Amino acid sequence: MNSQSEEDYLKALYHLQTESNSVSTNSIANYLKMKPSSVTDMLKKLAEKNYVNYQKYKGTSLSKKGKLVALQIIRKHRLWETFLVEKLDFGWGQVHLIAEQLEHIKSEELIEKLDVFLGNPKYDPHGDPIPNKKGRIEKMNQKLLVELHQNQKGIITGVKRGTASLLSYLDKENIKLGDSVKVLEVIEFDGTFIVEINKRKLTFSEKICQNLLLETYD
Amino acid sequence: MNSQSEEDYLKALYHLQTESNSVSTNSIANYLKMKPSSVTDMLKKLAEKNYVNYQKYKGTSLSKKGKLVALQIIRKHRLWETFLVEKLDFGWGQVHLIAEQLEHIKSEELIEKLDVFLGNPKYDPHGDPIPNKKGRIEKMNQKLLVELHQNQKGIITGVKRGTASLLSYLDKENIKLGDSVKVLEVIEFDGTFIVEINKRKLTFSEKICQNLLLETYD
DNA sequence: TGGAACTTTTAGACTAAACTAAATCTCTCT
DNA sequence: AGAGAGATTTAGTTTAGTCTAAAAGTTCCA
Repeated sequence: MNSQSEEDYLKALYHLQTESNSVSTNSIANYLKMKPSSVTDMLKKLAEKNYVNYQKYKGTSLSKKGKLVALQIIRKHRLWETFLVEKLDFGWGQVHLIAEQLEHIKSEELIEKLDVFLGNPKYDPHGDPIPNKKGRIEKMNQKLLVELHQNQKGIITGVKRGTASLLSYLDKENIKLGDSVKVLEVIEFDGTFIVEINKRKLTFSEKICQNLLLETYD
Repeated sequence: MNSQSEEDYLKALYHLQTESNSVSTNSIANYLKMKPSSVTDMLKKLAEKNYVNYQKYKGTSLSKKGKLVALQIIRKHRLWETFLVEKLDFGWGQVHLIAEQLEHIKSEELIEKLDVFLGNPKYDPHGDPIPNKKGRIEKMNQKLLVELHQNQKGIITGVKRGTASLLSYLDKENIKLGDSVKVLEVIEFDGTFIVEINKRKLTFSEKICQNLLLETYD
């Protein structure tokens, strides 16, 4: 079992590591708002447990094992965020801090049942993909609604960052993540889209279309 | 903000304290599976913060302030337990340990929204009352179904401890906490009850009646 | 009423995870 | 090449919460 702190470091590593190159001690310290010396200590400990490849002065990268743990925490984080937004009606600014706490709750079964309860969502409300139990992230094919053309279909996966009010608008219209959308018509003049969702015909302004994320199947 | 450990001690105090008499250091140690010396240390700290009345060698009791904090943790615990059983379909043995973790999540708003989401339940699935936001516990008038007589009514609040399978039976029959029950008839011969729930007529064996908790209004 | 048995507290030590300050390493630029 | 800047590590300290061992207090009964 890993401590909360260890989990935070692994998650930070995951978010900071682009492709296969390694991450500097300073950048981790900066990301986690800690002193570099504290980071060094923890990296040694994580290296000891084979979660990271750490070489003095040379940077750090996640091992396979560490990456899997990181992905499982991210899975929990995103499932809880989905729960908070979808079921408890939270806005966005708020969910991150709470999910940051919830992601450390220890129980395999809890997270599997939560997943089922939420309908096995593939994306969280920000449109970020939710890794599966084994840490696999499905290759996603996400587009903004504005990028679709007539007769294309997609599934609503989220909205762009910082557009909380769009989410509440959707909520008011009874539109949820996972709903199917078909583009019936695009009005060239003002960029308005006429779409069909749940057998209802709806009109979306250009601005909405620029912020609504869909998963498309080509 | 209180630490997880502080919260555990306050909760223990609440559970151990019968009426107004004080609790011994040893009994707390025993309850929390810790050494008495550790308990003494923490009690001093809690006394410093005015959560408890502590006198060397004389026992400890919760202050008004400490009791309120304890009740708020118990509120969280019971709401989460309700969530786990009602929404995530957990059995009983499992929920306590998970709720023990969830009860320490810090967010007023989370717990209020959870309360709303669950329909402001007054009892958790064990039939224990859920304190309100201000720490008030409604005086309860709980009885077992077997104690009711013809034409009496009640609201299902839970089942007795250790009868998880009854909960799943109720679930299968589509009966939920909060449903109204009216006793239509009691068969003297075998103690069977004929009741009405949700406009449906149902027959409950004596054993069921001995384990089903109701809130009655006389 | 005095001492054995039990309870409780004190004193001192340990661990995890943070910190500060100082030492060491690496990199780059002239 | 080497000197300075910046990154990183080391060494030593701190805090919360636990522990063990020993000292001190309380209770109760012969």
